[in-house]
Amino acid sequence: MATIYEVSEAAGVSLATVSRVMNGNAKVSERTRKKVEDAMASLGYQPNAIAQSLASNRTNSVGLLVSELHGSYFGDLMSTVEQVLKQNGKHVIITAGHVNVDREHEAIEFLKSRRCDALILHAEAVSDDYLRKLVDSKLPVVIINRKVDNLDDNCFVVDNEQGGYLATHAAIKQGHRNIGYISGPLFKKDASDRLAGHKRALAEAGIEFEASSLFEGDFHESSGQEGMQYMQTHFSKLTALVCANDEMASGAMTAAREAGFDIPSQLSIIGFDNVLFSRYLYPKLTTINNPIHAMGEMAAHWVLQHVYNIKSSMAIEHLFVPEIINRDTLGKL
Amino acid sequence: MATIYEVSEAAGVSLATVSRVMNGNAKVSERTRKKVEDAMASLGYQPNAIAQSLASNRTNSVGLLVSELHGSYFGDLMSTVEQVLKQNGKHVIITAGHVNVDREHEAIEFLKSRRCDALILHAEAVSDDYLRKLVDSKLPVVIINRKVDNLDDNCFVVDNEQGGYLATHAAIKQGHRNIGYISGPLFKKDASDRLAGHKRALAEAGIEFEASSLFEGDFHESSGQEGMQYMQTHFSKLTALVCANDEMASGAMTAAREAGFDIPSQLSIIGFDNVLFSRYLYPKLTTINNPIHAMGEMAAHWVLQHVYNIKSSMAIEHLFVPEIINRDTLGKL
DNA sequence: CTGTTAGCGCTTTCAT
DNA sequence: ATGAAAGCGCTAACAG
Repeated sequence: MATIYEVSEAAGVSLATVSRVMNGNAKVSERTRKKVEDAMASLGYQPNAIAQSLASNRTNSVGLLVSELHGSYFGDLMSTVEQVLKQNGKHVIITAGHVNVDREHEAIEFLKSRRCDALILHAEAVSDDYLRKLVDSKLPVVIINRKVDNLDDNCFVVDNEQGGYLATHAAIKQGHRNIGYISGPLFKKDASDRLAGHKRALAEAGIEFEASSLFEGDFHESSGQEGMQYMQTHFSKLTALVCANDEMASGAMTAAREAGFDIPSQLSIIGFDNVLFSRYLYPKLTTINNPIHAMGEMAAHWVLQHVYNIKSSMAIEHLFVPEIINRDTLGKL
Repeated sequence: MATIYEVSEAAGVSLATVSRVMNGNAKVSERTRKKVEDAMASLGYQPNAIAQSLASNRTNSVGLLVSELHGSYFGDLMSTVEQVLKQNGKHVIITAGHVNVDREHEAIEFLKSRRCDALILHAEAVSDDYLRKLVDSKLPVVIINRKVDNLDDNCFVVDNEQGGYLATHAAIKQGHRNIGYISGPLFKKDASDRLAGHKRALAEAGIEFEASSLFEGDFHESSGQEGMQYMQTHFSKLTALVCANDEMASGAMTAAREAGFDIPSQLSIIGFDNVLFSRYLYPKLTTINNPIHAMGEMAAHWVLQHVYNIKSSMAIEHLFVPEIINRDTLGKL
């Protein structure tokens, strides 16, 4: 691997000059630039990013923490962030936290040790205090899908309460009054917010919330199936089932079908997130759009503006509003 | 950010000693080790991975190139690779090539510039020659899902021809003889191999391959729909349709349903890959297992063994055999 | 416009 | 077992 030194020798200039043409900032005469470029080409020179980072204290890479490396939701997030950052010559270092305090902690330490210029975090397990300390440390941090007090400028969230409201409201508008609800793990803020929205829609329509109408799932497909089974024995009067995410909705659909329900004529189902596969389901799932794509884009632009001084026309918004995606699983009662 | 120098001062030892306790290789007396560790703890010292890499010429990170950052297939691959590598203290730098020569090229250059200790590539666009040169450059490289001549030791592939054979063979065993086929882009090796397997199964059963039974898709959902529409006008006698991946199978199912076919009583459909969502489809998709998980695991172990000298009990295999996953979309004729 | 010269934070001989 | 010192490849003042 050729070094900058060999290039400078081959071109008959100093190290500094080679560095200058690489970085294109300072003025270099056309002739010397040409000489250097030729030398680089003939040596197959490729800058050592590690050395550049150490010397410049800049890595041109931003760390991205997601909960999992698979799944539509995170796939969408990773994809979006990488795309806008790469367009601007920045690179993304992705790591997974697996919704586990220690592993999230470790992942963040890893990203810090790689001296990322900024961090984009979808952190579910670490504490608010930890995040506040992180931000205080002067490392630019943006937090996705989680609102942390006193960190409003760094947080990008979807209005989960409103999303939960929209889902149940849509069912009510179709005449449903006995509505089951499969929530996510309620210690998670997004899960409890969505449930709160569900309750608000119920209250607004004068429908009493019955404890037996709620099944607490874990956001995975299987708990959607379990939830549906639960409903049949504990809340069998339901005519509509709203699920706190699409995976659980899919599981519920399977279980419902196995139990002989036709969807939506005998049972309506509504999901949340609008992940890619929700439109492949049969019937196509009616769901709430979770603008993860928009949030990822926004997070990336925030970093571009705040860290790299790359201005874009995009105005920074922190709260994203969900909307209902009407497809085929919600029917009139 | 504290440096090793500050730690050495606080502990009253030399830089070298601090380095030794960090790396735990050379002998350090219990007392000095303790002093150093205390100093580290009280300073909140965190090694600078960039500097370590520059000095040691080792980054402890392996580069992973995938085609896309979203989708079940790549999600599975990224997840698996990251998991086994992280278990061994190595980190993964993920980047996307988008099935485009220039972008794959650029992505690989990026990984090289970050001085990854090894590369795991799911490269679809770059040439065989390019890959051979890469391997010749002494950078440890493993290639997933692509067989390159003279690089057998570095390639991990599934037997696509056999997979294609299995799918069609299964349909034939159920009595089907008019079998449509939606292929992937035929310039891709995996797509043409799968088609070859299809033809072999046909030939073995004495069924002539009709050109009109083939629709060349692009592996995306929409081309599955288009393929199904094509079949209705050009190969309407089909009773079974085999698709070269699950996304296209899903699209075909949607189109078939819209055209009024019941699956599988009126039309059987078989997919390929067995991605996660294939079991969420209704009816659940009969498909061919693509052992991407096993391949990712194997690739990671190869790196562990060859690059980091971490031996594992896992024997290195290069060819993976697919198998049929019987679910609900293939019916008897 | 170009060259000289310190480092960046750490590893790694080579001594002791 | 520990320390001194020479880099790793590059950037960034500072001169000129």
